[in-house]
Amino acid sequence: MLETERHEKILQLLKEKNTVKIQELVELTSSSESTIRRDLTVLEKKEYLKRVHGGAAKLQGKLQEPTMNEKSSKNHHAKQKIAQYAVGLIEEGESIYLDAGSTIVEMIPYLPENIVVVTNGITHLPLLLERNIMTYLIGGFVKPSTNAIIGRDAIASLEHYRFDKCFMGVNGIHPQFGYTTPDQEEAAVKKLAMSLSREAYILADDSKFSEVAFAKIADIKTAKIITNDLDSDIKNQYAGKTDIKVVTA
Amino acid sequence: MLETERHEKILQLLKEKNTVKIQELVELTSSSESTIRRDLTVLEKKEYLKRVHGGAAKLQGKLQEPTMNEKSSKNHHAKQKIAQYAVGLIEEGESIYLDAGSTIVEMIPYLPENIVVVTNGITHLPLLLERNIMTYLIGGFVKPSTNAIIGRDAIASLEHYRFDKCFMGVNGIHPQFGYTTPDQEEAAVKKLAMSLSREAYILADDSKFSEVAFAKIADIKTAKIITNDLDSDIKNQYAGKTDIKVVTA
DNA sequence: TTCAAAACCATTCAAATTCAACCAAATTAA
DNA sequence: TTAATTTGGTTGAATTTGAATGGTTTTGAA
Repeated sequence: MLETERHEKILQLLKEKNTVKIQELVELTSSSESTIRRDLTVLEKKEYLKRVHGGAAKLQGKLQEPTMNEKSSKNHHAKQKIAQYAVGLIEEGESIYLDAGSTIVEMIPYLPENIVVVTNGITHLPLLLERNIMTYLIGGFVKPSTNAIIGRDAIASLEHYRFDKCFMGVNGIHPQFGYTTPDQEEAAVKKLAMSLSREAYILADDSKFSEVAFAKIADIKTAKIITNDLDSDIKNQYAGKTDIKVVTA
Repeated sequence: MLETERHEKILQLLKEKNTVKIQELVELTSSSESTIRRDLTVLEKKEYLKRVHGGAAKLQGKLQEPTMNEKSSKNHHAKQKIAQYAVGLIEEGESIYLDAGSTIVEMIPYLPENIVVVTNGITHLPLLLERNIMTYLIGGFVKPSTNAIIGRDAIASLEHYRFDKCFMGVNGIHPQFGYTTPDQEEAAVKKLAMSLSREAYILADDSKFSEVAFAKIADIKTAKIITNDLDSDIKNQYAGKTDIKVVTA
C-alpha cells in the first residue's frame, strides 16, 4: 500500500473518532506496527495529529482541515531540518527565547517538554500550549502584519527574563553589516533578547546570506548561525567571524 | 483503553454532572481505581477539574472551551446585549482594558476603531486585529486552561498603562464579599487593571449574582455593573452601593 | 465529643503493554 | 543491474497499568 494512501486512511479515521489505537490502524491498513508507528511520527511532525501512548489523538488547537497539503514545499523541508538541529542544542530545564516568525515555529514540535519558553510570537502559543510547555509571553504592542509583539513595553517586559539560549530569524546576514531586519522596532526586541541570552542562534535558509535590510540587530560575531546547503565561498566570508552550522537536507 | 480516551470520557461525564465519583469512572471506563486516580491527578494539574474526596468536581473557573456551544446558544443573546451597551460607553480615542473571558469577547465586534485596547486575553487578539484596532498585550505567564496571561510579570506589565475604562468578567458578585473569581492570580490582575482605570465596569449575566468564588477582586463599590434581567429584590441589595445597569434583552 | 469502622487516598512494585532503535528483507527508482 | 527507500520483525528500554500496602479522612454510633 502506498504511504500516502495509509496516511489518508489514518487521518480519515481520526477525523471520525478523535482517538485511534495503533492496533486499529494495523488492521485498517493491513500493515505492520512498525509502519504505523513511522506514519504517526511523520504525521505528528507535520502537525496533523498528536501521538499519545497507545495511538494518536486529534489535535484540536489546530485547523485539521484540508488546506495544509501544500506545506511540503522545498523550503519547508530545509526549515524543518534547521529547526531540528536547533532543538538538539537545547537541554532539559533550560530557559529559551523563541523569536516570532515562520522559521522558528518549526522548532516547536520537537521541543523537549520540561523547558521554559519565552516568546514574542503570538502565533506560537497554540502549538506551545498543545505541547504542555511552560510559556511566557512578552507584553507590548501587537504588530498586525506579523503578530509579533514589539515596542517600548516589549523591551521593558523582556528585561524580566534571562535565557540560556535564544533562537532568532532575520532577514539579512552580511559579513560587514551583521544581522538585519526591515522593522526598526522588531530589531530592538531581537537585539535585547540576544543580549539576555548566554548563547544566541540565528536560523536562516541560504537566501538570507549577503542580504542587508534596514535595521541592524547585531554584529555577526554576536550569534552562531544555523543554515542549510551553503556555497563554500559564501561560508568562507564568515570564516573566523562566527560559527556556521550547515545542516544538510 | 487509550489514556486520552479515558480523559475525554471523564471530562464528558463531568460536563454533564458537575461531580463524579471514582467508582462511576471505574465502571464507565472499565479500568482500575488506581488508573482513574492517576487520571484525575493529571487532569487536575492541567486545570480541567478539581479533585475532591471521593471523586472530582467541575472547575468553576472556566472550562468553557468545549462547552462554548451550548453556553453560547442560551446566554449568547443576553451577553450580546450587555456587550453592546458596554461598548456604547466607550468614546473615541479612549484607552480601554478588556479582560480575558467569554463575556468580554462579545464586545469586540462593536468596538469603534480609533481606540487603544489593552488585554490579557490571547484569544481576543485575532478579532481585535481583524477590526484594525490598536492592541497591546500584557506580558507574563500563559495560563493553559484559559489562555489568560497572569502572574508576577503580568502585574508588572500592567503598570505601564492607564485606562479610561476597563471591562471585566467575574464569577461571583455579592453585596458583602464583592467581586470574586476562582483563580487567585487572575484576581490580582483584574484588581490592578481596575485600579488603573478611571471607570471600571463588570459585565455579568444574572447567574453571577449572590455567588462567591475563592479569590476576591474588589469591593462592590469599586465598579459599575452591567447585566441583564435582574430580580428587583436582588437589585435592591445593591442599592446605594453601586450602579447597576440592567439591559433588557 | 470520642472512638472505631469504613471509605478513601498516595505510594510502591511487578506485570503487561507500548515504545524507539536497529537490521535485514522487500520494494521501488535510477 | 545497483542504489535508495520502504517495510516488517526483533530487541531492550520506557510507560502504563492493576493490585497490595499502609496512612489519612470521613462516617456514624455511642
